[in-house]
Amino acid sequence: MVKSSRSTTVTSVQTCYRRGAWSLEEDQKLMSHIHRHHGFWNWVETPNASGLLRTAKSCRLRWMNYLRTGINHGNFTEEEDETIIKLHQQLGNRWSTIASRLPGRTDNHIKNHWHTNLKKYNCLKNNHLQETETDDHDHVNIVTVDQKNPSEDDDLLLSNPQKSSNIEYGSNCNAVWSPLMPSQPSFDNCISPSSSSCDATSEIYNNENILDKMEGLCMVDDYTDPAAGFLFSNSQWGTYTVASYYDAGDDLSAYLLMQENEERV
DNA sequence: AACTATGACAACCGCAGTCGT
DNA sequence: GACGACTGCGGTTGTCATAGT
Repeated sequence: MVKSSRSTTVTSVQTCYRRGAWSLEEDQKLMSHIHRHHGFWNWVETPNASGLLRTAKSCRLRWMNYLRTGINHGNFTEEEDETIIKLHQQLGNRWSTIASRLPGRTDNHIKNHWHTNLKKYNCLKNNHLQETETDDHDHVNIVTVDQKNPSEDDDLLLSNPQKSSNIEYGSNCNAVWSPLMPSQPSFDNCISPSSSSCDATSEIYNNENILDKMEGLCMVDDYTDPAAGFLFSNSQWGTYTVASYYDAGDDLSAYLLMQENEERV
């Protein structure tokens, strides 16, 4: 009953209200109204009292997310990103609670930022952490080869390497960053087909110098969605060189040559 | 230059919780 | 306790800007 009553109230007069983006004039009306009342306001009365053709909810939302003093409209800093990720792991999608820990940021800003920037990064990071914690690499198929002491199997594969051209077009190795990676990966100097560009992808796979390009402190997962992208940054991660592939249907193993003085991934 | 895809963000909607009657 | 009004929250959609083709 509450719901129907409420929705009736809204819809019965909905056609009178303006929708969409707020104009500068509307912003000024709302701000001057709230300032006139020294910050004390009643959202139901606000539209009429301020001469706005907006719903009370719309006025409140505009004020809380945009016009309110102290709102930080700047880019999120790395520290803020880390805080959001950490709090999200603890609290889940409780955006208002997360926002209360980040002065100047609203729940809506954080929510948008999460969905557009942090979600994908966090998923990949979690996948890796899960694998690290369980030490279950069954599906990872990563093989590192100690050049000084290769096993018999290593010798066999390395003596019969499958070149990159054997990787079917559009397939991809999913690079998962190592624990040694900085908290926020730098995407500078990365080879990345994440734009879903066919050309970018094929450029990597068809490049004869692929072995030179595919360097990085990384793990190579099953090949997955090309959109996952390669995330190699030679300047920060580079320690491994892909020596060969073993491509068996859905299974893609990569042999990595371990350079001297480097720990295994 | 025109068109399309994608990302970023503002705004909307429905629901749940709270409070007063 | 039931009801209605209102507020706040989280999910979703719409819109605009920019990059890519």
